[in-house]
Amino acid sequence: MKLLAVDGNSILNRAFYGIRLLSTKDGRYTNAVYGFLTMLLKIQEDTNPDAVAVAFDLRAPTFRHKKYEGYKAQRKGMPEELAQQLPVVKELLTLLGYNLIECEGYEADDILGTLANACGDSNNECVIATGDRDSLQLITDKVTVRLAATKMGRPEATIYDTQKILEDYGVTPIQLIDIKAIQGDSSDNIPGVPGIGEKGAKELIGKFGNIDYIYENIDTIDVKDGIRKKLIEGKDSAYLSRFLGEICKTVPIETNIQAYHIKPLENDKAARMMADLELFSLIDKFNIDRNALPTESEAEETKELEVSVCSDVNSLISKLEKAGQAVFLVEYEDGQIKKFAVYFYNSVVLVNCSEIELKAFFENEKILKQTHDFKTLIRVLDAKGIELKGTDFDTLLAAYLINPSASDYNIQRLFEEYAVPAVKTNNTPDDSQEFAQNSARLPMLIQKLAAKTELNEQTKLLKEIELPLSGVLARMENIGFQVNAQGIKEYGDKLQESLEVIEQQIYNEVGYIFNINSPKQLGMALFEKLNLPCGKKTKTGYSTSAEVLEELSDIHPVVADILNYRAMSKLKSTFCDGLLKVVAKDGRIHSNFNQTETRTGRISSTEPNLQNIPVRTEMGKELRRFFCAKEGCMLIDADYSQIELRVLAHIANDENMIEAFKTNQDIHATTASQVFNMPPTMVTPIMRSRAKAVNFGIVYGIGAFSLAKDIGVSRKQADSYIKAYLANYHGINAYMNDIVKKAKEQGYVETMFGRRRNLPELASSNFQLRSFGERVARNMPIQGTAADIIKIAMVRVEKRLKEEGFAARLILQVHDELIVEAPAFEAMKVAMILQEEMEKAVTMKVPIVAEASIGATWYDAKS
DNA sequence: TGACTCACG
DNA sequence: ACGTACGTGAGTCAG
Repeated sequence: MKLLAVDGNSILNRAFYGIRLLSTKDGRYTNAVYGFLTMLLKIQEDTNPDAVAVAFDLRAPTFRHKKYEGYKAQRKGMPEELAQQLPVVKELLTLLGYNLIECEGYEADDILGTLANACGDSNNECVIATGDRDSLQLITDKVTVRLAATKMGRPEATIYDTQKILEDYGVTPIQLIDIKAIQGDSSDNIPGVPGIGEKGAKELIGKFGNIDYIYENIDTIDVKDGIRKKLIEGKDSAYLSRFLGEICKTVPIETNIQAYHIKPLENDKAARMMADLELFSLIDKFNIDRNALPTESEAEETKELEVSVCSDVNSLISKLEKAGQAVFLVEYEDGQIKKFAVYFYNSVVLVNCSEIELKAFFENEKILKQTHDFKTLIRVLDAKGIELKGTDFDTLLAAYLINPSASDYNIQRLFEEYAVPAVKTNNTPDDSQEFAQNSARLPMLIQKLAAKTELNEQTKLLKEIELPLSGVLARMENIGFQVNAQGIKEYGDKLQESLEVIEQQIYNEVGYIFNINSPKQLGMALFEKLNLPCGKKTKTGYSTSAEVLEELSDIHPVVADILNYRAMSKLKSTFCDGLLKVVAKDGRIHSNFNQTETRTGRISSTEPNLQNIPVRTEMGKELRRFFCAKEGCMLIDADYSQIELRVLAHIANDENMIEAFKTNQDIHATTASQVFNMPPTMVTPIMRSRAKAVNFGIVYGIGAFSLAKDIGVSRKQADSYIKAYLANYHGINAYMNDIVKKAKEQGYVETMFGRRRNLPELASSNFQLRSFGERVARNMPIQGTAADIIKIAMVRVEKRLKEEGFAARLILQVHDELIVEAPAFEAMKVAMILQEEMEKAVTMKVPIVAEASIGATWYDAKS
């Protein structure tokens, strides 16, 4: 016999926070209900239990049983949106035939503990499903824990047994209680032994087994004296913590597993309740007969879908070619296509072929292809020398253009967001059911997204910029950027040496040893031990940011050392160590360029981020010497000059600024002469740099306070600069007012090319939030248009290089900068092409200027 | 996991 | 009177 024991509160919690708020038409929240039941079903499918018990907390008004006053008292109550779903879940579970267990004064994990214990005694198996690691202590040979988590909005579970605990924690499950007794747990208000944390606790229990042994032999055990002292002082606390942390196994409940067999479901009631909650997909998932439902909801009934399997590519291709179109979905594993399904005439064809067999399909440009996420597919195909042709629609990119603020564009979420009804599949292989269903739902998602894209007038943006760009990015990722790993290693070692010296010096100057990387400990050292004046405070304590420290560098010599330490430690850990970790076997770094991440339309770079490699300090810039062209090649680096200000001049149609760019003036100097009202020849470097800060501020949506802080003048001064600026650039002044007004009217802002960002913040009654919305309204069209422009340039550069037969390849984009790797003999021509395509990417009221230079390393190629 | 800090445009 | 500039990603600490 196998019992599934579910921690109802914990799973409900996971479901609630893992799934975005859903509600019925009349506003009742259902996301936790939906999530809970789908998770439960999944768990049942995976574990196939004979009986199921679902436990819930039931806290008595007064603690009769549990432990000491104040225990868990600080734990926050659940939010209203979740609380109202709790009774609904309980009711539905009952209708579905599940056994609920609640016991006054006990929490769900105590009930689980009791059940698990009972299973062990009666030689039955028990699977615990929970999201709470506390239950791991219950694991035995008979008891496993299925720990639920939500990743990317989709449920994911880890199975823990004795072996897994040993691997993860290095102890037996029962010893977890003793680890916690020492470590404590702030969320449960368990104190532990003060001063000993996770690492120390694990080590102690791993070495000595339990706290009883430790305290019986406290004088003789082999530990550092500091630890021994902490242990002695924390003895009472440790034992109290162990008592608090140990799950109770004697809750007065039925312990005969037979009692928890699932009862027959109350079909009609369950059907009506789920229909009332508008959770129609659950009706089918739980095999509930819909006959009880009123006829109008029959429209919601899901249609059954034909699924077939095919391994004859040629016949498939000829069918698709006749159709002129293919809607398909791909799943990958280790950089290979694992599953491939095409939707065809109201049926799904699971195609059983390798990439190479499918080559003829992918390279057939007469078949217009529609899918979710071309970039990943292009990467896989490109690696095998296959060129994807006929790309027509990408739901990932379309969904991003419609709303770039979403946190993810997972296809399941899109189905929900765009109300694509679920489908049922017949005789589908088990492991492909969801995949087949997704493929079947894709056409309707495409249709809805295409209609919305058209309505938003974003079709050109999608098909002429984003879609071609996804190919460019895929190839950039595959090509990568060659690095001199040995060089980075040696540079890192040098940093390490200096770091150790300076570290000692800091300890000497402060007078004791502490962790310089800990802002908290550093704050103590500077502001309490050395009594330096603390400038700013953060929520959690003193601020130790560079900004604050720079103020103090004259007062105490240690401050300069700390700033130095910080700079070097950043270089060492983020850049040297970080980059070395991701150098591929081919000696190159293959960053990931995310096309659907930013709210302004920029691309982002991760694993590693190649868009924030140091350049502002000489020491940091050295790193760029290790980014190099491969043997026989050169790097060509081209960047736009003042692209955002040029875009601003154009969008705002500001005569003054347009004139300045047309006559190729130094824009910051010109601004200075206007703001300070004096001839250009009288502008000093300080005035120019202040004007430069004003120009930046304008682009960001400006505030006098921040400007003052940035350039170190009084707020009044800063305010007068802004006033003078706007008085001179009246086009910009008008734009800044108009765009906010327009944004409030239409609820969004957009770029020159129709990229849009919704701004619900503008309707907020919260001043802070609304002000933020206003700044974003001013900034996004500028930053976003600049992003559009370089994207256009990227597509054109790649196309041109290919058409003209160059071996040169784009390898990196850094917002206003493109880097190409090319055989040395191509370098001059490529530099010309880069500059030309970047400058010609768009025609505006001001010239767009780009400058290219050539070098063997990134350092050298940067003009 | 969130807060802090800091690298870039 | 509010709180104090736009957009990112990564490493580290600590609860």
